[in-house]
Order: sequence, then structure tokens, then C-alpha cells
Amino acid sequence: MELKEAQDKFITAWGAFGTQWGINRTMAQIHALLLLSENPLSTDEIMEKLHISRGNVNMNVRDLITWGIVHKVLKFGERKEFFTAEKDVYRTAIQIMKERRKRELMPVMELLEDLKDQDYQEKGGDGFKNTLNDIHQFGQSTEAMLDKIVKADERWFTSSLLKFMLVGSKSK
Amino acid sequence: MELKEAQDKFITAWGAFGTQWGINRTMAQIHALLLLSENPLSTDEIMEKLHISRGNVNMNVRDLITWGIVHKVLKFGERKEFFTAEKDVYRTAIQIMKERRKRELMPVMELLEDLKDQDYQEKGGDGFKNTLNDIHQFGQSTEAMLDKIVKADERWFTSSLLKFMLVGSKSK
DNA sequence: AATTACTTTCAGTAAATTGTGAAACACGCA
DNA sequence: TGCGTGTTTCACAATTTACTGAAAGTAATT
Repeated sequence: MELKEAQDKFITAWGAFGTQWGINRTMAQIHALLLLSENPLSTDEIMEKLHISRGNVNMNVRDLITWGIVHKVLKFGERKEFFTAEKDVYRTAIQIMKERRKRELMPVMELLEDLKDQDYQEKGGDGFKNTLNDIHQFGQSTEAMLDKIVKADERWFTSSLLKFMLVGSKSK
Repeated sequence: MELKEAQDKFITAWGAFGTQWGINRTMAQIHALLLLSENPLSTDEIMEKLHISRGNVNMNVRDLITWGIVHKVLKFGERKEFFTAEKDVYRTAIQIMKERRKRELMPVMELLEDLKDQDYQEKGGDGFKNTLNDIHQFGQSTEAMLDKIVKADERWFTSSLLKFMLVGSKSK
């Protein structure tokens, strides 16, 4: 298999996987493309390589930027904007966790806190409250974990946490 | 706020959150409904409470069952099938992790292994290989972690891991 | 102030996903 | 075997989401 061919395969597949997650195909493909490119690409280059429209590139790139995993780069002497992906896989992963937490976990927690702190006198009210409590507690545990991971640097994440996960467990 | 009102709010919101994840609204709503119901519900009850068609209920319930977070229950003397959600939040979460791993992580790993083990002689081939390696390595770390979590029981998950995450970290 | 080089927006369209409801299917029972 | 009760399937419809391309916007350059 040729290099270019392999890269295309990777980009295509990355796009398909993206779909299964909540990410749209094009966004995932752009990310993959930038990840593989040694140097930053312009809008036109992305358009050409992925055969998509200018508007599409613009919107998805901006989205990737708000996710914090793609950066705008200005080349000296050029008026065009270029884009590049964060190359460190751990950083990228942590960045995604951070954003998902903010967008997906936090709103749920807010709802739970809202519903939880009320008195439901009726029959069944306790069961409901318990369910909310369980979920809330789980959410808090998750938040605590993410917080640790996010605040730590990726070196710690690999070495310390992973070592613990792989070796340090004493339970069944 | 009335109990029923609060429950409806929860179900609606859970559906909306589901959408942000890769899960479809109805599936998330059915899950929420079953989570809140003390006793198992029949297809007809679900149809009625969520105002959705029989086919829709059937398909989504079966999907939830393949995810392992909803179970079929047979009531003595009744011919109908009833459904109930796994009530333990940790079990549910672990179950979801397991499935996502299988459906989303494993195929990616396979692709990476396939592309990785080749020789790309051309210029740039090394960069590509390095990128693949990084992602692969990260994937393996993730797999290792999930594996530990999945194999452990939820008691361990809460006590041991969480304690470690909250207290045991010595790094910056 | 007009031109050039580029970016952003957005109405309309295309594509993908989800939902419906009626028909086919399954199965116990008289 | 035919009936009653319940489940599953699936073509089609409705809804949601993503993409296009042209027009409007921005700003440096002449």
C-alpha cells in the first residue's frame, strides 16, 4: 500500500468513526487530515483534498477550533489563514474530555440538582429521589475523576494513573 | 413541582441529553422512563406514556436490551412482555463503557494495527507512522483502563479507584 | 476609493436518521 | 385448525442534520 493511499484510508475511516461518536463525518475527516499534515493547511487545500465546499470547511474548522484541538496559524508574508491540529494525542484527548464535560455533563448535573432538592410528598417520591441521587453521585464521581485528569499533565496520566490501573489493583 | 411533572421533566431532558451523545432521543427517553418506574412496563404502557408508535418502542427497546441496560421481564400469568431498566447506575455505566468499547474503540484499533505494520518508504512516511503509533498507544492505554474497570465490580470502582483519584495523587 | 484576497454567513437543498402503522409473523389454546 | 393476543418487520413519511454555493463582509494594498 502506498503512503497516500494509507493516509486516505485513515482519513476516511476516521470520518466514519467520528459518525459513531457524536462528531460529524466531515469534521472528523478534517481533523484527521490536519493530524497527518506536517505543515498547516489553508482552507483551499482542505477543500481540494476532501472535495468539500468552502462553507463546509469554514464551519467545521471553526468548530474544531472551539474544541481546542485545531489552531489557526498565520504564515509570515501570507494573507491566508492556515490550520494545524494539536499533534499530541494525550493533549487532544484531554481537550476533548474537557469540552464534553462542559457541554454534556454539566447541564445534566444542573438539572439533577434542580430536581433533587425538592420534596416529593406523593407515593413513589422517595424512589424518584433515590434515583436522582444515585445519578447525581455518579456524575460527581465522574466529574472528580475528569477534574484530576484534566488538571494533571499527560505525563502523569500515562505514567502514574496507568501504572496504577495496570499493576496496582489489589481487588479481584 | 409535582412528582409527575418532575419525572416528565427528567425524561424529556434525558432525551435531549441523549441526542448530544450519539444516542437517539426516544431511546434515551424510554431508558429514563424505565429507570423511574418501580415496576416493569409493557410495550403499550411505554407507547402511551411517550406518545410513540409500537414499532418505535419495539425497535428501541430491543436496542436497549442489546446494550445490556434494559431487561425483558415475564410476569407470572401474563402473556405480555414487560421491560425494566438496570437500576444500578454504576452497572449501567460500566455496561455502556463495555459496549462502546466494543463498537467504537475496537474497530479503530484494528485499522491502526493494519496500517501501522507496513513500510512506507516515501518521504513523510515516518511522520505518518509516528502518528499512527501515538494513537495506537493511546488506544491501548484506554483499553487497558476500561478493561480494569469493566472487570472490577462497581464497589471497587467507587472505593478504590475514586479514592486514588481524589486523594492518592502525588503529582502537581 | 477602488481593487484584490480572503473569510464568513445563510437560504435553500441534499442526505441521513428516526418514526409510523399496517401487514406478516409467532405461539398458546380451545 | 382457527382464533386471540402479542411481537416483529419494513416500506414509506417525517424530521433532523449537514452541505453547497453564491452573496455579503472584512481588511490590506494600490
